[in-house]
Formats: sequence, structure tokens, C-alpha cells
Amino acid sequence: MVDKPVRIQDVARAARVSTATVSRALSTPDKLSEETRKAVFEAIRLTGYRVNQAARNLRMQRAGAVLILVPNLSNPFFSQILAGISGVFMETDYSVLIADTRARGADDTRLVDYSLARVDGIISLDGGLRPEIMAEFADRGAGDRMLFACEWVQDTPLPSVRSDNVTGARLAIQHLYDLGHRNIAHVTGPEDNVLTHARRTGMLEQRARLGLPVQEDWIIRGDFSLDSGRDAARRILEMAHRPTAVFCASDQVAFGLISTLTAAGVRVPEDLSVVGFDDIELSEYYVPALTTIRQFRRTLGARAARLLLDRLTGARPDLPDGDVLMVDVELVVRDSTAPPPSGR
Amino acid sequence: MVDKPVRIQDVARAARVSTATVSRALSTPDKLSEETRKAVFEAIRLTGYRVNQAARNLRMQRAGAVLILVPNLSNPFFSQILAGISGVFMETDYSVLIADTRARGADDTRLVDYSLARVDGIISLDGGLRPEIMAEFADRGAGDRMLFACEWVQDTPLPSVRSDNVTGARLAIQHLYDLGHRNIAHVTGPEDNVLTHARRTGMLEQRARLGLPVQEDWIIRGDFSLDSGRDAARRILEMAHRPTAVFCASDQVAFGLISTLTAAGVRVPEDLSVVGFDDIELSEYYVPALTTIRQFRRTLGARAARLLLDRLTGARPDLPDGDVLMVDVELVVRDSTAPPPSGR
DNA sequence: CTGAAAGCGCTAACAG
DNA sequence: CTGTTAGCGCTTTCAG
Repeated sequence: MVDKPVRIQDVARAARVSTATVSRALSTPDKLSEETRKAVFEAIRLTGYRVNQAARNLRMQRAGAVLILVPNLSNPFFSQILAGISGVFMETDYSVLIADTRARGADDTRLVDYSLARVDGIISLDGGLRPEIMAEFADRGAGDRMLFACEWVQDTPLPSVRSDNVTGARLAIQHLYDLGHRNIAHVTGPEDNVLTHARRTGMLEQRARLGLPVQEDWIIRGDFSLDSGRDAARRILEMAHRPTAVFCASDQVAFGLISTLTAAGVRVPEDLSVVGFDDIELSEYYVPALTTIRQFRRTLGARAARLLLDRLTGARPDLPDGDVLMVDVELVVRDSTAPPPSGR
Repeated sequence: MVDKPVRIQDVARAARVSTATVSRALSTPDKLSEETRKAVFEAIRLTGYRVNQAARNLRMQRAGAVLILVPNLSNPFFSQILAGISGVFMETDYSVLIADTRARGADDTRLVDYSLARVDGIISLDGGLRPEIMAEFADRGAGDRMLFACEWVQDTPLPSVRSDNVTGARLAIQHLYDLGHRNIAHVTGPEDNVLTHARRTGMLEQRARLGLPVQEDWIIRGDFSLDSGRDAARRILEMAHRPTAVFCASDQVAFGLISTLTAAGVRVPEDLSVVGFDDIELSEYYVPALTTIRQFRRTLGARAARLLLDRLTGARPDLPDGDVLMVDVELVVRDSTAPPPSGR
């Protein structure tokens, strides 16, 4: 049977107090006498009262929701970040909305309108938002209620929570070096992506530090996808002088690469070592199990969520340099790396 | 700079009409004279007006949101279904909320309260909701505004959109049979899951039809996870009389299985064939590329979303038998299956 | 076809 | 510490 919803009025009547008192019991319980408080909560329990969020939001001049901008909702990489974010907001009275910025029909101009009108805060996992869009967000006062997680937009004053991509890349190169590799290729992410840049930078720095030669055609352009891993493998197979190891900008790239190399008879790690980046769940069970750089995606999401929450509630926690909250990464050594074939 | 938001009042003033007229222009444009309508839309454009959803929702006695219950948000399998759902609601004025039913702290009793108080409709991807919970949903009038996608709860009068799991299982067995396999094992999903049941049923039926022997210990209990695939592989390795093929209830199980078998020196598909279920993106790039049953997850999500939307707006589209909307599946043959080793 | 006005359920002054 | 009261911005009768 369908009860008609209980209103704050009904609770007030049941507890023999005013609606204001019920409201206070919910938001600032310490400001009530113990007696009253008890009575109110008892009445709430009896009536089965639930706050009407629409009314509360209207009154409080807020939307009661935060928006998560995801570049590609069907990419498994993002789901754990989402889980982290979602977990934090679950315990608040903010709803979490999710929008796929790259989905068919999602023109990002409309996104700004849509967003700021409907939500109190925004977490973007998309670092590829166009500068005009970012400017418009800023104009509309999003500065205090928007931030980035995982990816970010360069030269924007918004805070961001990110993995230590540079260190990750260094760890990967160092690991390969320690195994004896000197001829190391790299498959990058998409050219305009901030993660691509950070990981390539880390890789180049570490190479320079170790005195490894830089060979132009060993930097292969990819886009984090399985397909781009396959394409990179084809390029490598055609090379006269092949590298003995490849550091991939994502685990997916590594899978596309290994899959294609294996089909062509090149064995990993015996003939060629491969390192990924991300440590998605499957990496442990790939054939061979993938050596990779682990990102703590859930933690990253949770931190971003908490940061936004703090800002929304007026707290202004100090942020380190450049408003960047860095999350550590770690090297996970498995079976896709080994010393180079003898004689190389 | 931060503009204070434009209200319907402001538009009315700019268009020299009443707020009621502006409201009508938005909801029932045909009821206005062309002249007025034009004036209003011009005013809306000029002022940059956006509806305040909280106010609209309060007035219309609705929540303006739908809730998606996901058993495990960090499981990549669900993200594409979400993408399909999300795409449909993006074009409406409903927000999409996502709740992880299995997350830490998500006790599902609270879920009912939380849900029905805050949303207009619910799509559950979780078929494991306890009967009490379902009963409570029903009591609270959720019957018209809740449905299942992908998974479902048995013996509940709620509609569901699902893949044709039984046929999928049959296709898998038939494919192995056609290759010459007669000794086929199956790794199931979790015991209490409806998908587990459907897939096992399809498998048993097809086996019976083909006159294949049923050997008890070739039905291995799993839970759709990578780890359970690994465990199943260990069981198989210990068998005196091993099957020549394994049909897994999910691609993840297949990966866990293949990874562990390979490490133990059993080659797939030369020594043993493996079929998965789902066709997640990675399956094509596994080593070996996985033969599997493809589910159209995005379509499934979109259909469920459209169905809920219809019900929310009062339309009552006819549903086929038992309120089940079935989505086709298909067999995708890749490299993890081959004829059994000669002599078996 | 259009306008006036009531009120959705809640919170936050303000007054006591 | 508690009650009274005025709206938050919108939609929808009810009149005209």
C-alpha cells in the first residue's frame, strides 16, 4: 500500500513541538534539550519520517548534488575511481550525478549550463575539457566548487588529485634497467593528454639519468587503448633493430601489445619485456601476469570527494603547492619482465 | 564573476508576460499563441534562464531522479550497462543516482528508505536483494517504478530486461560439441545468483539434447571472479580424468582459469578449450583471444532506462510474457577453442 | 489564451 | 532553548 509521505509537520505534531524544532533536531541536535531531542527522534522513528530533499534544497538554495564528469563511462579504468567518490558522498545528503563527456550527443558547451545549474560541485576525471569551457566554468563561479581527479587541465587554478605519474614512469624504467635492459621503447597515451605528458617526462628523465640512448622511433604514439597497443606491436615487429623492452602508458596498451606480439611469435618476457601502467584488476591474471605501476584509484576518488565536500561545506583545507594532492604509486613486478635475451 | 541565478520572474518581466505563461512555454508550448511563445523563448535566451529543478520538483511532488542499484561499482562489467542507462536519462530532466549495494556500509534495509524517499524510480542491476527488501519495496508502492536490468529477482512481479542467458549457454556447449568435445566442464557463478542458474540450465539442457554424459565433479562452483577462475583451474589440474573443454560463467572466470592453467603448463586451446560469457572489451586481446558469448550491455541498459521512463511518464507499454524483455546474445569464436587433443 | 494567487516542505531569522 | 513566520522558485488551478 502506498502511504502518503510524512512531512515535518506530522513529526512536529507527534512530538508536540514546532516544525522548527524538528528541523533543528536534524541539523543541530546539540542545540536542543535532551528531553526535546529524544521526543523528536522518537516521533521521527514512529512516523517513519524522511526529509524531502527537494524542499530542503529549494530552501537552502542549493542543488543537493555533485556532478562527476567521466571521459568514457564504459572504460573500466574509471569505475573504481567512481566507487571511491560514490562511497564518500553516500554518507552525505549530496546525490552523485554522472555524465559521460565523450558520449554521443554530449556537447560540452551545454555541459556547462547543465552542470552549474543543477549541481553544487563538480569533479572532473576529464583533463581534456577545452579551454573555452574551462573559462566559462571559471566565469560562472565554479572556481570554488570544481576540481580534478586523475586527469587535470594544465594552467587552470583548480585543485586536482592525481597519481604520481612521473615517479611511476621512473620506477618502470629503473626496473627494466636493473634487469639489464638498455634498449627501451615507450608507447605513449594520446598526444594532448596530461597523463601522457607526465609519464613521458618521467620516462625521459630517468633515461637521461641512467645515460640511456634516446632513439626517436622508439617513442610510439598510442592512446591508452587496446587497439593502440596492437598498432604499436605491428610497428615494433617491422623494426630492423627492435627494443628489448617496452614501457606502455596503460595496462590496456600493454595487453594489446602482448596479444599481438604473441600471435606473431614474439615471446613475452623471453624475447621482449613489457611494463604497463595502472594495475587494473585483470593485470594479475593476464598471460603473462603483467608487471605494472599500481595506481590507487579508489583512494584517489575518495580523496577528491572529500576535498570537494570540504569546500562545499565551507571548510578550506590547506592544499600543498599548486593545489595538487599527489597520490603515491608503486611498482608491481610480475611475469612480463625478465632480463633481455643474451647477446643484446 | 558570479551572476545570481535568473528566476522565472526575471524571464516573465523581460517578456512582459506572467510567470505562469513562462512556465507553460516550457511544459506545453502549443497552448500559447505563437507570438507569446516567441517572446518568451527570446526572453529565456536573453536572460540565460535555467529551470530550478529543486523548485520544480518540490512543486511537482517528485524527486527528479532515478536510482541505479549496482552490486559492485568497481566491476567493469557493469559500467557499460550504466553508460546505456545514463545516455537515455541524459536527455530527460531526471538525474541518475548510483548506489553500490555491496559497498562497505551499504546496509540494504536503509537502502529502501533512502531510495524511495529520494527518487522516482529504481533500476536494479542487483538480483541478490533479499526477499524482505523486495517485500518492503512492494509495500511502499515501488511496483510501478522499479525494474531489473541484467540480473533480476525470481518470483517478483517487477519487469526485467535481461540477456538470453539460457540460449547463450546452449550456444557455448553446441560450439564445443561441434569441435568434437564430449567432456565439457562448467564453472558456475555464485550459487544464489539468477544468472548462474540460467546459464547452468542452458548448459545442462544442451548437454542432455546432445546426449553428453553428466559428470558431477565437472560442475565447479565459482562466483564470476578472476580468483574463482584460478581456483577452478587448480581443481581441474588435480583431476585424474580431465575435461577437454571448460565453459565458464563469465569472461573473468575464463581469464583466471586460463592464466592458472597456462602457468601450470596446460596449453589453451591445444590441451584444453575454454569458452567465456560476456565478451568484455578485453576478451579480444587476451592470450589467447577468448571465445565467448557476447552480451549487448549498452543496449540492455538503454532498454531498461527507456522502459522505466515510460512508466514514470504514465505510459504503460505492453510487455511480453512475464514482463521480461529479452536481449539476444551471440557466440563469438576466437582462439581459446579448438578440437580436443587427438585420442580423447 | 493569459494572469493572479496559492502552496509544495523545509530552514533560518527573529522574538520570546 | 523553543515557537512563529516568511519565503526559496516553481506549477497549476481558477477566473477572466
